[in-house]
Amino acid sequence: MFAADAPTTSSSASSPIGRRFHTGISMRSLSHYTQCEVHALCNPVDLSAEELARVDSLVSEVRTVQRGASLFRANDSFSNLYIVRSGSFKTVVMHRDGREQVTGFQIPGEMLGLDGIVHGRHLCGAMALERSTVCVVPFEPLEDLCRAIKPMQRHLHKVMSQEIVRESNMIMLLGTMRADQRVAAFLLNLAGRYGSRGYSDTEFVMRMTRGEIGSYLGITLETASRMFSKLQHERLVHARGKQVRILDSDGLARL
Amino acid sequence: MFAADAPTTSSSASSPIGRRFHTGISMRSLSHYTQCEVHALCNPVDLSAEELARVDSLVSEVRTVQRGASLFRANDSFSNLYIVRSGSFKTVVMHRDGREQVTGFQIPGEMLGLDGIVHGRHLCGAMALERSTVCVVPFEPLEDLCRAIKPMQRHLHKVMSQEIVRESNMIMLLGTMRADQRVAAFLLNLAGRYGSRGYSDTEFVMRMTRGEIGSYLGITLETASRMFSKLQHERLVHARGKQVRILDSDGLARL
DNA sequence: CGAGTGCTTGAGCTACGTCAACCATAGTGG
DNA sequence: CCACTATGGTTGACGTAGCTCAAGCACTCG
Repeated sequence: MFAADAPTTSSSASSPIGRRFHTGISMRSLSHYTQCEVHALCNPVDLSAEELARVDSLVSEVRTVQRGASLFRANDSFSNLYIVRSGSFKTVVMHRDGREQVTGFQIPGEMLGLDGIVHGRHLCGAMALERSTVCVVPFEPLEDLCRAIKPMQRHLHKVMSQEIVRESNMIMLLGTMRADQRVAAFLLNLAGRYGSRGYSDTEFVMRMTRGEIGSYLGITLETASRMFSKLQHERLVHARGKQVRILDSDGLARL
Repeated sequence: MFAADAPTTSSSASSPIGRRFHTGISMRSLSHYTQCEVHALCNPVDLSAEELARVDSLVSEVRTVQRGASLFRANDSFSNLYIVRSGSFKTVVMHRDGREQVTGFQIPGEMLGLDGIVHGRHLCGAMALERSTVCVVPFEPLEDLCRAIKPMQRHLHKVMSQEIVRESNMIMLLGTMRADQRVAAFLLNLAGRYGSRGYSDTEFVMRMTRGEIGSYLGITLETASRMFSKLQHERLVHARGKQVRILDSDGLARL
């Protein structure tokens, strides 16, 4: 079950980004207080102190977004990228008939807004699933920086390419997988992303509703719910509401 | 019907890239012979003659790929981007169980290989649907150029963002649309891309098989075939095998 | 001309959607 | 503290869009 298996940024750092416990349960202890900016944009690249400072100074603002509030909406003019510092988001696109589809969920360390670069307008909207904070990265200055610092340029390209890969995986999932496989892939993907960010990769809280999960996975909320029940009966996961524990990740992958 | 509505590159140039007639039928006359390289990479940006020359010199090679042959395969190491000069390609990803899914079709002027940037390996394979030629653009030199020439950098970012948008549209299609809507969207998308490249946007030859179309759209080849028949009965298109004429594009969009 | 490949169409099956009832939890106001 | 409502989740019964399997046709190509 490889679909949607890629975190949105290529920050494969082993040290965590956030300072908040996510589930409150079975967290690795976080030994260092770390500036978010440093990790999200720069961790993957090796920079001099002076270069690091320039990257740091790029982050113009840390913004707080209340639960249910939009960070940006479809058709808003584009000028910033955002990096989730705490909390979580969903991105949604609207069909002309009013139906909307969730196109992604973002957790700390992941990037938002890349879709806006082409036309200078955001094509999806981003809404906070809980009270969240983001680092605001103005795009033009970021481009300037990328012309000056080669590893930074490479990093930005990787982040964008990663997003392309994430979406291909999603296309694969939507094009070929059964409902139970989709839910299993979704859980493994979330687990992997939490894991690589220092949270537990076997137990976490899903901030999104069944409806949002279903929309994301191209199934109805009822089917999503049934699949959670099915996976539970098969002893692959333990799920009560939004709290999930993965019991047999190999089993999930084998579906 | 907005899904998959975006050409892969942001070349919104009104002048055509290729010099070959595509369908042989109802083509606009192509008044200028134009170097492919000039258009595909640079048309959208305003460059000095000297800058243009540097971009031109980037294209190290024009490669010919026979029908059914691979331009690159999944897991090949990544070093070049490619721009289709003539002919057409499909990109495919392989599921671990051996099933493959088509993730895109590329026609002249469109770019291939962006997925390879993240991990330095291609994640999808690219196969020619007919005898085709591509411009080979080595990525590292391209990055160098993008650090030197700001509009070029912006252009590369747009091309990548465009690909992200294209895939989001695909996700929307796969997540929310019925089979007939998918086929309609596919046809309108192809038509638009041919149109913006100077070919006819109402009549063209689909180089891919029903099986490939089905795979791309997340349906079986039988369903794809049935939907072509259905759209034909409804007088929205005229399709005989791979030759298609769009009779009522509004009707297709309204489905 | 025969073989291979792709396309179409039919018949039956099934995974998933739809509709609906019911339960759990959390926030709100008296 | 307890209704009271709103929101989200679960489960069942039933309908259907699209899948599977299968047969036959239409090309292209050696």
